Amino acid sequence: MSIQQIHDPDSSLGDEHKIVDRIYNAVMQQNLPPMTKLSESTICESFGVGRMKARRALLLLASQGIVELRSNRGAFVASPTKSDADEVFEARIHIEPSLTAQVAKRIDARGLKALTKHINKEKAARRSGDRQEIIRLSGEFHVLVATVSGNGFLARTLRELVTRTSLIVAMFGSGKASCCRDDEHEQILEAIKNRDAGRASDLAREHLEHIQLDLDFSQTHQPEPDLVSLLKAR
Amino acid sequence: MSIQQIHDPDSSLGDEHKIVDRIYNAVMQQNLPPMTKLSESTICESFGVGRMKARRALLLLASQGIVELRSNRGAFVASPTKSDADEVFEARIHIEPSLTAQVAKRIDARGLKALTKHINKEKAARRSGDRQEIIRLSGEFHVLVATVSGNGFLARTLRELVTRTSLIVAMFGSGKASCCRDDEHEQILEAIKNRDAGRASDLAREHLEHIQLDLDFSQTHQPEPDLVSLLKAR
DNA sequence: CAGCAAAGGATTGTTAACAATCTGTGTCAA
DNA sequence: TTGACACAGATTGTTAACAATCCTTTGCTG
Repeated sequence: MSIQQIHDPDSSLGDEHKIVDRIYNAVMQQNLPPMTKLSESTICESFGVGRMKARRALLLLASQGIVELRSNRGAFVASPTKSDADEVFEARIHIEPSLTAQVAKRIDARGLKALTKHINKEKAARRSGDRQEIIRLSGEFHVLVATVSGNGFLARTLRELVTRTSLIVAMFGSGKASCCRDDEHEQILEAIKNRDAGRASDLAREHLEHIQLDLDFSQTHQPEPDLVSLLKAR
Repeated sequence: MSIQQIHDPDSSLGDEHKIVDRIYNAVMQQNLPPMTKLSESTICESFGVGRMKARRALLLLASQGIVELRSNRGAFVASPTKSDADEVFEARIHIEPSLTAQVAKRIDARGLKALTKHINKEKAARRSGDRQEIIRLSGEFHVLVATVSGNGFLARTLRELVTRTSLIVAMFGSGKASCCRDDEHEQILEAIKNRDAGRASDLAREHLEHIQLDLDFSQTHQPEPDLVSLLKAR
Protein backbone atom coordinates (compact mmCIF):
# COMPACT_ATOMS: atom_id res chain seq x y z
CA MET A 1 0.00 0.00 0.00
CA SER A 2 2.32 2.64 -1.27
CA ILE A 3 1.28 6.26 -1.02
CA GLN A 4 4.27 7.62 -2.82
CA GLN A 5 2.76 6.94 -6.22
CA ILE A 6 -0.93 7.49 -6.30
CA HIS A 7 -1.64 7.95 -9.96
CA ASP A 8 -3.73 5.99 -12.39
CA PRO A 9 -1.49 3.13 -13.53
CA ASP A 10 -2.94 3.25 -17.04
CA SER A 11 -2.05 6.87 -17.46
CA SER A 12 0.24 7.99 -20.24
CA LEU A 13 1.99 10.38 -17.88
CA GLY A 14 4.58 8.07 -16.37
CA ASP A 15 7.55 10.38 -16.38
CA GLU A 16 5.61 13.45 -15.37
CA HIS A 17 4.10 11.68 -12.41
CA LYS A 18 7.43 10.31 -11.36
CA ILE A 19 8.84 13.80 -11.26
CA VAL A 20 5.80 15.09 -9.41
CA ASP A 21 5.98 12.34 -6.82
CA ARG A 22 9.62 12.90 -6.14
CA ILE A 23 9.23 16.60 -5.75
CA TYR A 24 6.24 16.00 -3.51
CA ASN A 25 8.35 13.84 -1.29
CA ALA A 26 11.24 16.26 -1.23
CA VAL A 27 8.85 19.02 -0.21
CA MET A 28 7.18 16.86 2.39
CA GLN A 29 10.56 16.02 3.90
CA GLN A 30 11.39 19.72 3.95
CA ASN A 31 14.33 19.10 1.67
CA LEU A 32 12.94 21.56 -0.82
CA PRO A 33 12.14 24.67 1.13
CA PRO A 34 9.84 27.48 0.01
CA MET A 35 11.20 29.66 -2.76
CA THR A 36 13.66 27.11 -4.08
CA LYS A 37 14.11 27.66 -7.77
CA LEU A 38 13.23 24.62 -9.86
CA SER A 39 14.73 25.32 -13.23
CA GLU A 40 13.75 23.30 -16.25
CA SER A 41 17.33 22.39 -16.96
CA THR A 42 17.92 21.08 -13.46
CA ILE A 43 14.86 18.91 -13.70
CA CYS A 44 15.80 17.68 -17.16
CA GLU A 45 19.23 16.67 -15.91
CA SER A 46 18.09 15.22 -12.63
CA PHE A 47 15.35 13.09 -14.14
CA GLY A 48 16.81 12.45 -17.56
CA VAL A 49 13.83 13.86 -19.44
CA GLY A 50 13.26 16.49 -22.11
CA ARG A 51 11.92 19.94 -21.54
CA MET A 52 8.41 18.99 -22.45
CA LYS A 53 8.05 16.54 -19.61
CA ALA A 54 9.81 18.79 -17.15
CA ARG A 55 7.44 21.59 -17.99
CA ARG A 56 4.42 19.35 -17.76
CA ALA A 57 5.47 18.14 -14.34
CA LEU A 58 5.95 21.68 -13.16
CA LEU A 59 2.53 22.56 -14.47
CA LEU A 60 0.97 19.76 -12.48
CA LEU A 61 2.82 20.80 -9.35
CA ALA A 62 1.69 24.37 -9.85
CA SER A 63 -1.93 23.33 -10.20
CA GLN A 64 -1.59 21.67 -6.82
CA GLY A 65 -0.11 24.65 -5.07
CA ILE A 66 3.25 23.01 -4.47
CA VAL A 67 5.07 25.15 -7.03
CA GLU A 68 4.57 28.70 -8.23
CA LEU A 69 5.18 29.43 -11.91
CA ARG A 70 6.45 32.92 -12.65
CA SER A 71 6.14 34.03 -16.24
CA ASN A 72 9.56 34.23 -17.91
CA ARG A 73 11.27 33.65 -14.59
CA GLY A 74 10.71 30.00 -13.88
CA ALA A 75 9.26 27.76 -11.22
CA PHE A 76 9.74 28.06 -7.49
CA VAL A 77 8.68 25.91 -4.59
CA ALA A 78 5.61 27.63 -3.23
CA SER A 79 5.99 30.17 -0.49
CA PRO A 80 2.83 30.08 1.57
CA THR A 81 1.35 33.11 3.27
CA LYS A 82 -0.47 33.23 6.57
CA SER A 83 -3.76 33.20 4.74
CA ASP A 84 -2.66 30.14 2.80
CA ALA A 85 -1.95 28.49 6.14
CA ASP A 86 -5.36 29.38 7.50
CA GLU A 87 -6.96 28.00 4.39
CA VAL A 88 -5.06 24.74 4.47
CA PHE A 89 -5.74 24.07 8.13
CA GLU A 90 -9.34 24.97 7.77
CA ALA A 91 -9.72 22.58 4.87
CA ARG A 92 -8.00 19.88 6.83
CA ILE A 93 -10.28 20.44 9.79
CA HIS A 94 -13.29 19.98 7.56
CA ILE A 95 -11.96 16.76 6.13
CA GLU A 96 -9.76 14.91 8.56
CA PRO A 97 -11.88 14.48 11.68
CA SER A 98 -14.79 13.21 9.60
CA LEU A 99 -12.55 10.96 7.56
CA THR A 100 -10.70 9.60 10.58
CA ALA A 101 -14.01 8.80 12.24
CA GLN A 102 -15.08 6.90 9.18
CA VAL A 103 -11.84 4.96 9.13
CA ALA A 104 -12.42 4.04 12.77
CA LYS A 105 -15.83 2.67 11.88
CA ARG A 106 -14.73 0.68 8.91
CA ILE A 107 -11.11 -0.30 9.44
CA ASP A 108 -10.16 -3.78 8.25
CA ALA A 109 -7.19 -5.94 9.16
CA ARG A 110 -5.19 -4.81 6.17
CA GLY A 111 -5.67 -1.11 6.92
CA LEU A 112 -4.87 -1.63 10.55
CA LYS A 113 -1.73 -3.48 9.66
CA ALA A 114 -0.61 -0.66 7.37
CA LEU A 115 -1.26 1.99 9.99
CA THR A 116 0.47 0.00 12.70
CA LYS A 117 3.45 -0.63 10.51
CA HIS A 118 3.64 3.04 9.79
CA ILE A 119 3.55 4.03 13.44
CA ASN A 120 6.35 1.56 14.11
CA LYS A 121 8.37 3.19 11.39
CA GLU A 122 7.75 6.57 12.98
CA LYS A 123 9.00 5.24 16.29
CA ALA A 124 12.10 3.76 14.73
CA ALA A 125 12.88 7.01 12.94
CA ARG A 126 12.56 8.87 16.21
CA ARG A 127 14.89 6.46 17.97
CA SER A 128 17.50 6.79 15.26
CA GLY A 129 17.11 10.57 15.10
CA ASP A 130 16.68 10.62 11.33
CA ARG A 131 15.08 14.02 10.98
CA GLN A 132 14.07 13.88 7.33
CA GLU A 133 12.54 10.47 7.81
CA ILE A 134 10.65 11.62 10.90
CA ILE A 135 9.22 14.54 9.00
CA ARG A 136 8.28 12.48 5.99
CA LEU A 137 6.62 9.73 7.98
CA SER A 138 4.88 12.25 10.14
CA GLY A 139 3.17 13.84 7.16
CA GLU A 140 2.54 10.55 5.47
CA PHE A 141 0.57 9.23 8.41
CA HIS A 142 -2.23 11.60 7.53
CA VAL A 143 -2.16 10.65 3.88
CA LEU A 144 -2.13 7.00 4.87
CA VAL A 145 -5.29 7.39 6.93
CA ALA A 146 -6.97 8.77 3.85
CA THR A 147 -5.50 6.00 1.75
CA VAL A 148 -6.77 3.22 3.99
CA SER A 149 -10.20 4.84 3.84
CA GLY A 150 -10.17 3.63 0.24
CA ASN A 151 -11.17 6.97 -1.16
CA GLY A 152 -8.63 7.88 -3.83
CA PHE A 153 -9.91 11.39 -4.25
CA LEU A 154 -9.49 12.15 -0.57
CA ALA A 155 -6.09 10.51 -0.50
CA ARG A 156 -4.91 12.80 -3.28
CA THR A 157 -6.50 15.80 -1.63
CA LEU A 158 -4.83 14.98 1.67
CA ARG A 159 -1.50 14.51 0.03
CA GLU A 160 -1.76 17.98 -1.37
CA LEU A 161 -2.88 19.47 1.94
CA VAL A 162 -0.21 17.68 3.94
CA THR A 163 2.50 18.70 1.52
CA ARG A 164 1.37 22.29 1.66
CA THR A 165 1.35 22.01 5.42
CA SER A 166 4.96 20.94 5.25
CA LEU A 167 5.78 24.15 3.40
CA ILE A 168 3.83 26.14 5.93
CA VAL A 169 5.70 24.53 8.79
CA ALA A 170 8.99 25.19 6.99
CA MET A 171 8.09 28.86 6.72
CA PHE A 172 6.42 29.44 10.04
CA GLY A 173 7.33 26.58 12.30
CA SER A 174 8.89 27.48 15.60
CA GLY A 175 11.82 25.20 14.86
CA LYS A 176 11.29 22.77 17.70
CA ALA A 177 8.17 21.24 16.28
CA SER A 178 8.92 20.59 12.64
CA CYS A 179 6.48 17.73 12.61
CA CYS A 180 3.69 16.17 14.61
CA ARG A 181 3.95 15.58 18.31
CA ASP A 182 5.27 12.28 19.42
CA ASP A 183 2.36 10.23 20.53
CA GLU A 184 -0.62 11.81 18.88
CA HIS A 185 -0.55 9.54 15.87
CA GLU A 186 -0.40 6.59 18.20
CA GLN A 187 -3.44 7.78 20.09
CA ILE A 188 -5.32 8.20 16.84
CA LEU A 189 -4.35 4.69 15.84
CA GLU A 190 -5.57 3.42 19.20
CA ALA A 191 -8.96 5.04 18.71
CA ILE A 192 -9.14 3.53 15.23
CA LYS A 193 -8.25 0.11 16.61
CA ASN A 194 -10.99 0.47 19.20
CA ARG A 195 -13.42 1.59 16.51
CA ASP A 196 -14.06 4.63 18.61
CA ALA A 197 -15.17 7.06 15.87
CA GLY A 198 -15.95 9.89 18.24
CA ARG A 199 -12.59 9.77 19.87
CA ALA A 200 -10.77 9.35 16.59
CA SER A 201 -12.50 12.43 15.25
CA ASP A 202 -11.71 14.48 18.36
CA LEU A 203 -8.08 13.40 18.37
CA ALA A 204 -7.69 14.21 14.69
CA ARG A 205 -9.11 17.65 15.28
CA GLU A 206 -6.96 18.35 18.32
CA HIS A 207 -3.92 17.08 16.51
CA LEU A 208 -4.45 19.57 13.69
CA GLU A 209 -5.06 22.34 16.20
CA HIS A 210 -1.76 21.51 17.91
CA ILE A 211 0.13 21.70 14.66
CA GLN A 212 -1.47 25.00 13.89
CA LEU A 213 -0.74 26.33 17.37
CA ASP A 214 2.94 25.63 16.91
CA LEU A 215 3.12 28.09 14.05
CA ASP A 216 4.52 31.54 14.55
CA PHE A 217 3.67 33.99 11.82
CA SER A 218 5.90 36.72 13.17
CA GLN A 219 8.92 35.09 11.61
CA THR A 220 9.90 32.99 8.67
CA HIS A 221 13.02 31.03 7.99
CA GLN A 222 14.26 28.65 5.38
CA PRO A 223 17.32 26.42 5.17
CA GLU A 224 19.60 26.18 2.16
CA PRO A 225 18.83 23.42 -0.29
CA ASP A 226 21.25 21.35 -2.30
CA LEU A 227 18.97 21.03 -5.25
CA VAL A 228 20.70 18.72 -7.66
CA SER A 229 21.53 15.96 -5.24
CA LEU A 230 18.06 16.06 -3.79
CA LEU A 231 16.38 15.44 -7.11
CA LYS A 232 18.65 12.65 -8.19
CA ALA A 233 17.43 9.12 -7.96
CA ARG A 234 17.12 8.06 -4.35
CA MET B 1 -18.03 36.95 -6.89
CA SER B 2 -17.51 34.89 -9.97
CA ILE B 3 -16.89 31.18 -9.59
CA GLN B 4 -16.27 30.58 -13.24
CA GLN B 5 -12.70 31.73 -13.02
CA ILE B 6 -11.05 30.74 -9.81
CA HIS B 7 -7.40 30.91 -10.63
CA ASP B 8 -4.57 32.99 -9.29
CA PRO B 9 -4.77 36.28 -11.20
CA ASP B 10 -0.98 36.61 -11.25
CA SER B 11 -0.52 33.24 -12.88
CA SER B 12 1.20 32.95 -16.22
CA LEU B 13 -1.35 30.40 -17.35
CA GLY B 14 -4.04 32.72 -18.71
CA ASP B 15 -4.97 30.82 -21.82
CA GLU B 16 -4.71 27.41 -20.26
CA HIS B 17 -7.00 28.38 -17.44
CA LYS B 18 -9.48 29.95 -19.82
CA ILE B 19 -9.69 26.70 -21.71
CA VAL B 20 -9.98 24.71 -18.48
CA ASP B 21 -12.74 26.93 -17.17
CA ARG B 22 -14.75 26.72 -20.31
CA ILE B 23 -14.50 22.98 -20.49
CA TYR B 24 -15.40 22.78 -16.82
CA ASN B 25 -18.54 24.74 -17.51
CA ALA B 26 -19.45 22.72 -20.55
CA VAL B 27 -19.08 19.55 -18.53
CA MET B 28 -21.03 20.96 -15.62
CA GLN B 29 -23.85 21.90 -17.96
CA GLN B 30 -23.79 18.39 -19.38
CA ASN B 31 -22.97 19.78 -22.80
CA LEU B 32 -19.86 17.67 -22.93
CA PRO B 33 -20.90 14.17 -22.04
CA PRO B 34 -18.63 11.37 -20.89
CA MET B 35 -16.39 9.92 -23.59
CA THR B 36 -16.52 12.96 -25.83
CA LYS B 37 -13.28 13.18 -27.76
CA LEU B 38 -11.42 16.43 -27.16
CA SER B 39 -8.88 16.56 -29.94
CA GLU B 40 -6.01 18.98 -29.80
CA SER B 41 -6.91 20.45 -33.15
CA THR B 42 -10.48 21.14 -32.10
CA ILE B 43 -9.30 22.92 -29.01
CA CYS B 44 -6.68 24.88 -30.95
CA GLU B 45 -9.33 26.05 -33.40
CA SER B 46 -12.03 26.70 -30.83
CA PHE B 47 -9.81 28.72 -28.53
CA GLY B 48 -7.38 30.17 -31.03
CA VAL B 49 -4.30 28.78 -29.32
CA GLY B 50 -1.32 26.66 -30.30
CA ARG B 51 -0.87 23.01 -29.54
CA MET B 52 1.27 23.67 -26.51
CA LYS B 53 -1.46 25.49 -24.66
CA ALA B 54 -4.13 23.06 -25.74
CA ARG B 55 -2.05 20.18 -24.44
CA ARG B 56 -1.33 21.95 -21.18
CA ALA B 57 -5.00 22.63 -20.62
CA LEU B 58 -5.84 19.01 -21.27
CA LEU B 59 -3.15 17.98 -18.84
CA LEU B 60 -4.68 20.14 -16.15
CA LEU B 61 -8.14 18.76 -16.83
CA ALA B 62 -6.78 15.24 -16.68
CA SER B 63 -5.12 15.88 -13.33
CA GLN B 64 -8.52 16.90 -12.04
CA GLY B 65 -10.35 13.85 -13.27
CA ILE B 66 -12.45 15.75 -15.78
CA VAL B 67 -10.60 14.38 -18.81
CA GLU B 68 -8.88 11.08 -19.46
CA LEU B 69 -5.71 11.13 -21.55
CA ARG B 70 -5.13 8.03 -23.63
CA SER B 71 -1.59 7.59 -24.94
CA ASN B 72 -1.46 8.12 -28.70
CA ARG B 73 -5.23 8.29 -28.87
CA GLY B 74 -6.10 11.61 -27.43
CA ALA B 75 -8.18 13.14 -24.68
CA PHE B 76 -11.72 12.20 -23.76
CA VAL B 77 -14.20 13.60 -21.30
CA ALA B 78 -13.97 11.30 -18.30
CA SER B 79 -16.29 8.38 -18.09
CA PRO B 80 -16.92 7.69 -14.43
CA THR B 81 -17.52 4.24 -13.01
CA LYS B 82 -19.74 3.30 -10.12
CA SER B 83 -16.77 3.26 -7.81
CA ASP B 84 -15.81 6.75 -9.00
CA ALA B 85 -19.32 7.83 -8.07
CA ASP B 86 -19.10 6.29 -4.62
CA GLU B 87 -15.79 8.02 -4.09
CA VAL B 88 -17.03 11.42 -5.19
CA PHE B 89 -20.17 11.31 -3.07
CA GLU B 90 -18.25 10.06 -0.09
CA ALA B 91 -15.76 12.89 -0.41
CA ARG B 92 -18.59 15.37 -0.73
CA ILE B 93 -20.28 13.99 2.35
CA HIS B 94 -17.10 14.49 4.33
CA ILE B 95 -16.73 18.06 3.17
CA GLU B 96 -20.05 19.68 2.44
CA PRO B 97 -22.07 19.26 5.62
CA SER B 98 -19.16 20.54 7.70
CA LEU B 99 -18.49 23.37 5.30
CA THR B 100 -22.14 24.37 5.02
CA ALA B 101 -22.42 24.44 8.81
CA GLN B 102 -19.45 26.74 8.96
CA VAL B 103 -20.92 29.03 6.36
CA ALA B 104 -24.13 29.17 8.45
CA LYS B 105 -22.12 30.27 11.48
CA ARG B 106 -20.10 32.89 9.69
CA ILE B 107 -22.17 34.20 6.80
CA ASP B 108 -21.92 37.92 6.13
CA ALA B 109 -24.18 40.22 4.17
CA ARG B 110 -22.15 39.90 1.00
CA GLY B 111 -22.17 36.12 1.04
CA LEU B 112 -25.85 36.03 1.81
CA LYS B 113 -26.54 38.36 -1.07
CA ALA B 114 -24.56 36.18 -3.46
CA LEU B 115 -26.34 33.01 -2.36
CA THR B 116 -29.75 34.67 -2.53
CA LYS B 117 -29.05 36.05 -5.97
CA HIS B 118 -28.01 32.61 -7.07
CA ILE B 119 -31.19 30.97 -5.77
CA ASN B 120 -33.21 33.57 -7.62
CA LYS B 121 -31.35 32.73 -10.79
CA GLU B 122 -32.13 29.06 -10.23
CA LYS B 123 -35.80 29.91 -9.85
CA ALA B 124 -35.82 32.01 -13.00
CA ALA B 125 -34.11 29.26 -14.97
CA ARG B 126 -36.72 26.81 -13.77
CA ARG B 127 -39.55 29.10 -14.78
CA SER B 128 -38.11 29.57 -18.25
CA GLY B 129 -37.36 25.88 -18.67
CA ASP B 130 -33.75 26.47 -19.70
CA ARG B 131 -32.37 23.03 -18.99
CA GLN B 132 -28.68 23.73 -19.44
CA GLU B 133 -28.91 26.78 -17.25
CA ILE B 134 -30.80 24.86 -14.58
CA ILE B 135 -28.14 22.19 -14.54
CA ARG B 136 -25.28 24.66 -14.46
CA LEU B 137 -26.75 26.78 -11.69
CA SER B 138 -27.71 23.70 -9.76
CA GLY B 139 -24.13 22.51 -9.61
CA GLU B 140 -22.74 25.95 -9.08
CA PHE B 141 -24.77 26.47 -5.94
CA HIS B 142 -22.54 23.99 -4.17
CA VAL B 143 -19.37 25.61 -5.44
CA LEU B 144 -20.73 29.00 -4.42
CA VAL B 145 -21.29 27.85 -0.85
CA ALA B 146 -17.64 26.86 -0.75
CA THR B 147 -16.67 30.13 -2.36
CA VAL B 148 -18.52 32.28 0.16
CA SER B 149 -16.81 30.31 2.91
CA GLY B 150 -13.71 32.17 1.74
CA ASN B 151 -11.61 29.04 1.50
CA GLY B 152 -10.11 28.96 -2.00
CA PHE B 153 -8.78 25.46 -1.63
CA LEU B 154 -12.19 24.10 -0.76
CA ALA B 155 -13.83 26.10 -3.52
CA ARG B 156 -11.51 24.52 -6.06
CA THR B 157 -12.00 21.09 -4.54
CA LEU B 158 -15.76 21.47 -4.66
CA ARG B 159 -15.68 22.63 -8.22
CA GLU B 160 -13.87 19.48 -9.13
CA LEU B 161 -16.23 17.29 -7.15
CA VAL B 162 -19.35 18.98 -8.48
CA THR B 163 -18.13 18.77 -12.05
CA ARG B 164 -17.34 15.12 -11.62
CA THR B 165 -20.80 14.69 -10.13
CA SER B 166 -22.22 16.18 -13.27
CA LEU B 167 -20.47 13.52 -15.31
CA ILE B 168 -21.75 10.86 -12.95
CA VAL B 169 -25.29 12.13 -13.29
CA ALA B 170 -24.92 12.22 -17.06
CA MET B 171 -23.86 8.58 -17.03
CA PHE B 172 -26.13 7.21 -14.36
CA GLY B 173 -28.89 9.70 -13.78
CA SER B 174 -32.41 8.40 -14.15
CA GLY B 175 -33.21 11.12 -16.64
CA LYS B 176 -35.87 12.85 -14.63
CA ALA B 177 -33.51 14.22 -12.06
CA SER B 178 -30.58 15.61 -14.03
CA CYS B 179 -29.93 18.09 -11.29
CA CYS B 180 -30.82 18.91 -7.72
CA ARG B 181 -34.35 18.83 -6.44
CA ASP B 182 -36.29 21.98 -6.62
CA ASP B 183 -36.36 23.44 -3.18
CA GLU B 184 -33.45 21.86 -1.39
CA HIS B 185 -31.04 24.66 -2.15
CA GLU B 186 -33.58 27.12 -0.88
CA GLN B 187 -33.92 25.24 2.38
CA ILE B 188 -30.16 25.21 2.77
CA LEU B 189 -30.10 28.95 2.17
CA GLU B 190 -32.81 29.42 4.77
CA ALA B 191 -30.79 27.52 7.36
CA ILE B 192 -27.74 29.61 6.50
CA LYS B 193 -29.77 32.80 6.83
CA ASN B 194 -30.97 31.64 10.22
CA ARG B 195 -27.40 30.76 11.23
CA ASP B 196 -28.68 27.30 12.03
CA ALA B 197 -25.46 25.34 11.55
CA GLY B 198 -26.92 22.02 12.64
CA ARG B 199 -29.79 22.25 10.23
CA ALA B 200 -27.60 23.49 7.41
CA SER B 201 -25.30 20.53 7.91
CA ASP B 202 -28.18 18.05 7.98
CA LEU B 203 -29.79 19.53 4.90
CA ALA B 204 -26.53 19.48 3.01
CA ARG B 205 -26.05 15.85 3.88
CA GLU B 206 -29.60 14.86 2.95
CA HIS B 207 -29.33 16.80 -0.26
CA LEU B 208 -26.27 14.83 -1.32
CA GLU B 209 -27.94 11.58 -0.31
CA HIS B 210 -30.91 12.47 -2.49
CA ILE B 211 -28.71 13.14 -5.49
CA GLN B 212 -26.97 9.86 -4.93
CA LEU B 213 -30.25 7.99 -4.52
CA ASP B 214 -31.41 9.20 -7.91
CA LEU B 215 -28.58 7.38 -9.62
CA ASP B 216 -29.17 4.09 -11.34
CA PHE B 217 -26.05 2.11 -12.06
CA SER B 218 -27.84 -0.54 -14.08
CA GLN B 219 -27.87 1.72 -17.12
CA THR B 220 -25.85 4.44 -18.72
CA HIS B 221 -26.71 6.87 -21.44
CA GLN B 222 -25.14 9.85 -23.13
CA PRO B 223 -26.44 12.42 -25.58
CA GLU B 224 -24.64 13.49 -28.73
CA PRO B 225 -22.43 16.53 -28.42
CA ASP B 226 -21.84 19.23 -30.95
CA LEU B 227 -18.29 19.80 -29.92
CA VAL B 228 -17.09 22.72 -31.95
CA SER B 229 -19.95 25.06 -31.27
CA LEU B 230 -19.87 24.21 -27.58
CA LEU B 231 -16.29 25.27 -27.20
CA LYS B 232 -16.59 28.48 -29.15
CA ALA B 233 -16.77 31.71 -27.31
CA ARG B 234 -20.03 32.04 -25.47
C1' DC C 1 -21.26 -10.53 -48.58
C1' DA C 2 -17.73 -10.87 -44.91
C1' DG C 3 -13.12 -10.82 -43.43
C1' DC C 4 -8.46 -9.50 -43.79
C1' DA C 5 -4.43 -6.87 -45.15
C1' DA C 6 -2.35 -2.86 -46.82
C1' DA C 7 -2.20 1.93 -47.68
C1' DG C 8 -3.24 6.54 -46.62
C1' DG C 9 -4.53 10.11 -43.69
C1' DA C 10 -5.18 11.99 -39.09
C1' DT C 11 -3.56 12.67 -34.68
C1' DT C 12 -0.44 12.57 -30.88
C1' DG C 13 4.47 12.74 -28.81
C1' DT C 14 8.72 14.92 -29.00
C1' DT C 15 12.66 17.67 -30.24
C1' DA C 16 15.42 21.35 -32.18
C1' DA C 17 15.47 25.92 -33.22
C1' DC C 18 14.32 30.48 -32.60
C1' DA C 19 12.28 34.54 -30.20
C1' DA C 20 11.47 36.86 -26.01
C1' DT C 21 12.65 37.95 -21.45
C1' DC C 22 15.37 38.18 -17.46
C1' DT C 23 19.66 38.30 -14.73
C1' DG C 24 24.34 39.26 -13.89
C1' DT C 25 28.50 41.67 -15.04
C1' DG C 26 31.37 45.33 -16.59
C1' DT C 27 32.06 50.10 -17.69
C1' DC C 28 31.51 54.90 -17.18
C1' DA C 29 30.07 59.20 -15.17
C1' DA C 30 28.86 61.92 -11.22
C1' DT D 1 31.39 54.94 -3.87
C1' DT D 2 26.98 54.74 -6.11
C1' DG D 3 23.90 54.65 -9.83
C1' DA D 4 22.83 54.08 -14.66
C1' DC D 5 23.44 51.86 -18.91
C1' DA D 6 24.86 48.38 -22.24
C1' DC D 7 25.93 43.85 -23.28
C1' DA D 8 26.35 38.85 -22.84
C1' DG D 9 24.65 34.74 -21.24
C1' DA D 10 21.00 32.01 -19.23
C1' DT D 11 16.42 30.72 -19.14
C1' DT D 12 11.70 30.49 -20.49
C1' DG D 13 7.86 30.48 -24.19
C1' DT D 14 6.60 28.93 -28.52
C1' DT D 15 6.48 26.96 -33.07
C1' DA D 16 7.58 24.06 -36.97
C1' DA D 17 9.05 19.79 -38.25
C1' DC D 18 9.49 15.09 -37.84
C1' DA D 19 8.59 10.43 -35.83
C1' DA D 20 5.40 7.30 -34.00
C1' DT D 21 0.95 5.56 -33.51
C1' DC D 22 -3.72 4.90 -34.47
C1' DC D 23 -7.86 4.91 -37.25
C1' DT D 24 -10.24 4.78 -41.54
C1' DT D 25 -10.61 3.54 -46.15
C1' DT D 26 -9.71 0.70 -50.01
C1' DG D 27 -8.90 -3.44 -52.42
C1' DC D 28 -8.64 -8.32 -52.69
C1' DT D 29 -9.96 -13.01 -51.69
C1' DG D 30 -12.94 -16.73 -50.42
